[in-house]
Amino acid sequence: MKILVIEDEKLLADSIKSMLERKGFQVECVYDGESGKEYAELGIYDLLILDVMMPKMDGFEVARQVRRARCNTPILMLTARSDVQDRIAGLNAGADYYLTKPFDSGELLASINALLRRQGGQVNEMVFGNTALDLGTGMLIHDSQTVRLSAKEFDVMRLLLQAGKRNLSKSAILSHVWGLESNAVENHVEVYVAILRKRLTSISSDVKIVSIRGLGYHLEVKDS
Amino acid sequence: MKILVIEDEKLLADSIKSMLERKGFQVECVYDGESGKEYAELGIYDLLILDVMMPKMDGFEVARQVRRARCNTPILMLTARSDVQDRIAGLNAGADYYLTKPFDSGELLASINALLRRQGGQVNEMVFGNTALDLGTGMLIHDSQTVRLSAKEFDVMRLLLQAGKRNLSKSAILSHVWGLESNAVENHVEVYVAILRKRLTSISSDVKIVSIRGLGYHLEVKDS
DNA sequence: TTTATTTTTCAGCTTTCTTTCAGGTGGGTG
DNA sequence: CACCCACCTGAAAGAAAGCTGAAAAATAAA
Repeated sequence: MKILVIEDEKLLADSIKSMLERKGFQVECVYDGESGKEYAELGIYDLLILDVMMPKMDGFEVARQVRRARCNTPILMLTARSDVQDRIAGLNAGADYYLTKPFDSGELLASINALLRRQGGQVNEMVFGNTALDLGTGMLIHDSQTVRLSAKEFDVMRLLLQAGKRNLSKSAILSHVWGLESNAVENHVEVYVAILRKRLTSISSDVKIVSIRGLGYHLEVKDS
Repeated sequence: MKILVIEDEKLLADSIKSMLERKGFQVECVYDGESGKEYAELGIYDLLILDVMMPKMDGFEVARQVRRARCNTPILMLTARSDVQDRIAGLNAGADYYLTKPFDSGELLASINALLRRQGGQVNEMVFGNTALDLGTGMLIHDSQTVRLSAKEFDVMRLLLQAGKRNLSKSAILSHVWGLESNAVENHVEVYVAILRKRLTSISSDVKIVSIRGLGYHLEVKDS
């Protein structure tokens, strides 16, 4: 999740950056409107945080130009003035949210989440080791390497991730994935575990599915 | 454009209603949280305006329940208290925007426009990749190449554009385009997706409709 | 009414996923 | 050491899901 901060007060920009980075966002800062617009129009960001008062080009103008360039990235505007006209102007210029300085960092975070949620940005994923399972798309992810899982593969993987280091018996997997009254046999689980192991290797994940004879499966991180 | 106002102060509710109606919106009011939730979950509104302090069920709870019911209608929250914790709670409960009473009617309008704009509401064009859908004429546009879409084609395309990179299940498309109690089947969606793919190719668009078995469809930009 | 356009239906086809099966591997116990 | 049993795995058959072209039905336009 990439965020661009356009703010001429370096101190504030950097504190926003470090706050957001602690929350797991990737953040870049630029310190004037003109270069802000250039960066924003690349269209690679999921959110713009935009100060109103800036040298060269103010926030309203940046927003207008970014929108005119058909860039739909959500914009959160920051202003020192708490003037209503100001807020209206910002929203009409293309902003999606408005915060008045000084703002509470919790509120900034909540607004960001609200904006990203609406974008469909809210990623819902389960993580183990260096690997994640995206619950929206059914993709297994390690850095830039990804594989798409089929429905059954996904179900089994999700159960394993849910259990994590805790042991999961084959019959538990069977009843959760195939249902109680199916005629599925334990070999089904074995087959899917084998497939998932290949998938994990194919994205060079450090997660391995360990089996314990007679007990079941659990996840571990490979020590290398 | 239909808006639902959930607000127990009848006087305020009605003044909002008449103000918005003057601007061309269709507005309905309900005066307590519980029935507000019922109405909202119908999913037929383009925006909810939601008061926090209400009898029976407060605004936070309404928002939470509406979201839990998988209803994505944008929510604009109103509160008398200007407490930061309050705003954060609102946003986390699922609200998209927050206004403190008393608010300026111009600001209300600007926020509504900002929210609807993002929904694809009052803009006349939706864009993805190098391609746009003109909501006024129903034309699919790539530079100078255009095709006119039929009504159903248009509806499906608009939904896909709204979701963008997000996945959209066949049943979701079915219920939005054909309605819940139609006897339409999933093959209808498949047929229209096929038609739209041809349309996209015919104007040499770089947008492709990707299907994920068992999940649904989403848009991607062809990498070439 | 006639004609054109849009929407629905349907059947066959392709692709992908799931299940089945047979043979292989290897740890643990007697 | 030999045997059993649990587990692994590759390949192939079977079953779904999705695609598509064409025709029928419905709707709108002339």
